[in-house]
Amino acid sequence: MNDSTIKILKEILRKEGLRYTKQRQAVWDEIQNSKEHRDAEDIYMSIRNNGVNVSRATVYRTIDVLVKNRMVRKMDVGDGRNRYEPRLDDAHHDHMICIETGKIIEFYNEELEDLQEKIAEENGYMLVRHIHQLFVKPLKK
Amino acid sequence: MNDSTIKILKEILRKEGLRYTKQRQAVWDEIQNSKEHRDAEDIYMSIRNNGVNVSRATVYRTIDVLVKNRMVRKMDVGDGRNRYEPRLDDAHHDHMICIETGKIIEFYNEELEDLQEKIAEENGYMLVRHIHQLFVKPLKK
DNA sequence: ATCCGAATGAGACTCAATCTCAAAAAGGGA
DNA sequence: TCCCTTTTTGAGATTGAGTCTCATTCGGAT
Repeated sequence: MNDSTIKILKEILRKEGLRYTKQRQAVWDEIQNSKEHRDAEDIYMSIRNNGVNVSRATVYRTIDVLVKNRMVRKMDVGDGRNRYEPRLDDAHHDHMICIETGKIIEFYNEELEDLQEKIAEENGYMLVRHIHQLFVKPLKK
Repeated sequence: MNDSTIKILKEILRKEGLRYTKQRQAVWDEIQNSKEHRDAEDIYMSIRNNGVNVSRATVYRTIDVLVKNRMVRKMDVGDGRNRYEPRLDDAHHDHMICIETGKIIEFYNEELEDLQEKIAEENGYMLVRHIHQLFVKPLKK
């Protein structure tokens, strides 16, 4: 909803040869405004509740563009529904999911990142991306 | 198809209060005999081709029991179909997936395992399990 | 303001996985 | 071995996330 992110979106759409539409803006606003890990249906419903007419197809199509251009991160929590979160000047991080409460905790560990690259290289590969989720439960006090 | 794994399966079924059937044996045989990372449809078709009558429902139901009892590992490669591999006295490992060839490489790194436990604990949690996949591409020579 | 290709939306479709429930099979007891 | 009760099975229906279709609408360059 603020000027600078509107400019960023317009820039990306131009780069991709796509047009700027209110639906695309609405999808980006919706993801960007709440820093949660939300699923597509949730994003779709929120946009409609805000009074913007949009279809599921458009939500999914727009998310793909945003993911491709690194404005949104797509994450698989293992329950069949992908979650999305904004990644505007956001440092990389992985996720820890509490199996008792469902709470999602973000974490980042430099050593872990380096180790992954090292492992890929030792096998003759270059690391492109990774999926890393820790399923945890609270420590007994 | 060998005696010792038949005994193991029977033992697990008894523990779970389930009956021993040729379909359940066939699912376990099929997964256990090929050390590949296979999807449910593939396992289902192979069993039928071996002349054992089985349904998809039974394949999925049996896999659930095997996964729960740590005889089979379920892995999400990110393409919508889960893969399964036997884990009989199999040491834990993670996977590296080549985005150019689709090849799946197994790896294990002690340091990585320790680090994950440490990260969970630093956040007040205990590590239960994890998903870790590296998406890689071949290094240029 | 016009025009044309791109974007949208309603709903059909896909596909893995799950569910339903009548019929078949397991396995304990006599 | 033959019952008998309970579990398991299988064919096909169903679910649900995500994708596709295509007639209609819209963006934006001129």
